[in-house]
Amino acid sequence: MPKNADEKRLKILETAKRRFAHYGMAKTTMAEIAKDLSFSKALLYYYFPDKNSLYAAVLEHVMEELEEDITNSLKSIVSVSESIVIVLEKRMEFVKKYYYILEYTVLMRKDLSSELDQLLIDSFESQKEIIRNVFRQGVERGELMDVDLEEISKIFLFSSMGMRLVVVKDLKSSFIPDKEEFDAILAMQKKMATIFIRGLKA
Amino acid sequence: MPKNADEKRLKILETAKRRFAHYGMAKTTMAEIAKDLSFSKALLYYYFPDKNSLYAAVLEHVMEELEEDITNSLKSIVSVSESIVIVLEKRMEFVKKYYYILEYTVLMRKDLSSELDQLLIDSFESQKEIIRNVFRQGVERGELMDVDLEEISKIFLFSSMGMRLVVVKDLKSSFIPDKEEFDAILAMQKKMATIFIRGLKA
DNA sequence: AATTTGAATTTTTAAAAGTAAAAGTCAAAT
DNA sequence: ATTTGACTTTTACTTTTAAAAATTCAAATT
Repeated sequence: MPKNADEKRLKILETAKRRFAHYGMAKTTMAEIAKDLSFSKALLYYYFPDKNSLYAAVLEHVMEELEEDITNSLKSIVSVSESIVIVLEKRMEFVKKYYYILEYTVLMRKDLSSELDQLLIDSFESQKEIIRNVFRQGVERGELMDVDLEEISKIFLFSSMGMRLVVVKDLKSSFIPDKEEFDAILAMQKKMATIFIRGLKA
Repeated sequence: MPKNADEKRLKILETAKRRFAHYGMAKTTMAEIAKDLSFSKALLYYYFPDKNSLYAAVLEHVMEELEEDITNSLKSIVSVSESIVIVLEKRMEFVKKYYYILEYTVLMRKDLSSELDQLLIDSFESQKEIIRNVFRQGVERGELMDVDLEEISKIFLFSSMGMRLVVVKDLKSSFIPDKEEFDAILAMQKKMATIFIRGLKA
């Protein structure tokens, strides 16, 4: 019964996600995940080759969820400004919800397996792709001037992600930043986006 | 003879600067600095209370040099774009030259003494002040629209500094990034500045 | 009195060794 | 094909120890 097997795999994924999101990779043990599910530890290894792969699967899952969510929300939107605001807000919403999985992983990038590192790179590319599409539509609609879309979306992404890093860099405690900080960054990102987009107007 | 004493203090400062810029704070010992100067180690402590203060003095010295250099170069410039380009180029020039002292210190901020941390904050404020002046003149000249200067200069600074961090974050080796990387960042910063400033045009 | 130093002391850092916890494996059971 | 308990291997955390570096200071020099 492959269906049952797939279900079990998903259960493990979800339980692991909850643990990882709350405690981070380092502070979550395979034994704990197994206990949450009343599975044996060895069973986790039947479905996932190792802890790193499980974490990678969770990360991938979350990133897909984010991308889907954004893509969905953008369907009904037409202007570039509105679209970008959606992207920024959704991204921040996910960063808040899955802080340890998303942002903390980025910050810890230096000591990540190449598998995870590649996932982060893919995620970055996917975000850039979304931004590029928004800008492309803006250009096609005549709302924005004709620009190098690849370059512009990269610059925009670097700027907005970077703002976050300037603030978060004093990662003294590895604790989750508070709501005020998230909100302050989001406000800055939006303001920056407004000016940036105005600077691209046809 | 206070003049002689001040000279000696300066000599120490300069020698320490060379060592710190090349090897960083951790890999520079007081004994090495003393040996470079053919002074006794104890003499360093006659002029500076401890290693941290010496490092702080060096950092302050470099930051003053940068500010002075920028302020000087801006005297003859009139347009906002040109001014911002000067600021970005000068900043990058100094970052390259004093990598360990400037950027590496920022990256290591988490484990810095409060004295050094305060210096970094001051430096950030000073940079913001310079940017704000550029924008203010642009507004006064009617080149830019009327904006909240404090907010806008902060956002600009966060964006441009942030771009740097997005790239540098994979600080795997604590080695100095190569010229190509510095140049790529500078190019992005300039492009971003161009769009940003266009977005602020009256 | 202000400078300067050699030698002594204290503090940090780094390597080694041991230990406990967690990751990962596997033969046997369902 | 799944699942597990028991077992082995790795990794992460102390503790210990030695060396290196920071810092102090009494005495010497200018």
